[in-house]
Amino acid sequence: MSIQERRERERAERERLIITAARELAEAEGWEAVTIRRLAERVEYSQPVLYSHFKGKDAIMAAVAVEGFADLAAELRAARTAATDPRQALAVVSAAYTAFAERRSALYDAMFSHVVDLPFATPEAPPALHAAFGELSEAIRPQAGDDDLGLLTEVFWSGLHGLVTLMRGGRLPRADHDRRLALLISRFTRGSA
Amino acid sequence: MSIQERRERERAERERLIITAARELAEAEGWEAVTIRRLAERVEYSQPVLYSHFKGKDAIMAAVAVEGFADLAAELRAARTAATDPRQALAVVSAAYTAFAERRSALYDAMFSHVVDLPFATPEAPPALHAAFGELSEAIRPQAGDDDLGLLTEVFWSGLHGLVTLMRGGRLPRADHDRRLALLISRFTRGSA
DNA sequence: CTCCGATTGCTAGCAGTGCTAGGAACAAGA
DNA sequence: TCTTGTTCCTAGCACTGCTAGCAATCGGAG
Repeated sequence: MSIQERRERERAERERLIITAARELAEAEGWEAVTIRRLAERVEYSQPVLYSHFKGKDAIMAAVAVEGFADLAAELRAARTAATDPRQALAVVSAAYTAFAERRSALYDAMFSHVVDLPFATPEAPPALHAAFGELSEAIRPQAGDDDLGLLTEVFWSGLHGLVTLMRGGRLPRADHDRRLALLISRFTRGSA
Repeated sequence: MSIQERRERERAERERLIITAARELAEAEGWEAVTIRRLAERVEYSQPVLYSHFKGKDAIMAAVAVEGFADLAAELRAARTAATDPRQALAVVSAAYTAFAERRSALYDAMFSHVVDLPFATPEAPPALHAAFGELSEAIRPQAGDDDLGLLTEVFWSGLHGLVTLMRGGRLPRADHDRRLALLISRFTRGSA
């Protein structure tokens, strides 16, 4: 029993090593620089070993993404619980979201732009994803009024996502980001609170 | 003179042929299926010929994108001018935008997700891009109130872009799209008009 | 302590990618 | 007719994701 347990533990460790290496490499040089060969070299194993852990490169990105959801949820939660009134809570949570997307852009891409074979708007989605979504929901709940909260969260989330992706893609000038964010929030807080 | 003119004309024709082939192939099988080899085979020239027209694959995608902006601007304009009142105009323009992104998803990706070396929020941006942005601006102008129109357009555009990209990436359930769109519009029309 | 069998991880390779160097063939002007 | 310049192709480089098949290692049985 103990031997097999040790092997499984080592295997799990190595899996984490791969995921961490992928994330670090992606954050340093972007996802196009993350190749199986470079990852294998980095964790000091041959390429086929990586394929015994993950079905392919997409699966590695998905694993990195799942880690990212936990990070995002934590940062959103910290922002929300530090706020005093609901209006400010929405502002700081939104700021935390866009800051996360900017600061950890490769991670954000893995979560929201690249991988597709990850369940999202279903109960099978990773718990961390539900947690992050829940933080957004709580932040915007006071502004819901008669609107469906889940739907409103999705729409506001879309707004944040659109802002950061268009800005990061060079479609929107970076300078006006704060003004745009404030404008988005003002349109979602009118006539409530 | 005439010989050189003929050559330039033929060259321009061939360039259009390449762009069209790239767009058709992308719309049929997605951009990852568009390779220089397949394009070369399709236009019945060798690969280096394509490189004499475009610096690389990204440049081909950029050319396809520029074509796409013209199409999008035309569809938005048709929707806006067909509307009767401002409130409905914003609704039909928004619907036209998301329908375009859905129906011509590969083209939309080239325009808003992939290429970066294309100027956007500057005067050097392609005229068709300004035209499309202007249509959105006109549609939302009646809802601007005291807000800066350009900034508001960018924010509303971000909302639309977020909705379609998250939905197309499987992050939002397709079924509720119309309700989400209506909700977005309602948040941008309160207290005006 | 020895030997067998299964697991592990390697080398080598396939088919494909974007892109380019070099030369052949053709067309235009002297 | 010969030279010059352009056009375009063949062949190849360095790389990608991924896999087949073999060598070595290690755990358990006798």
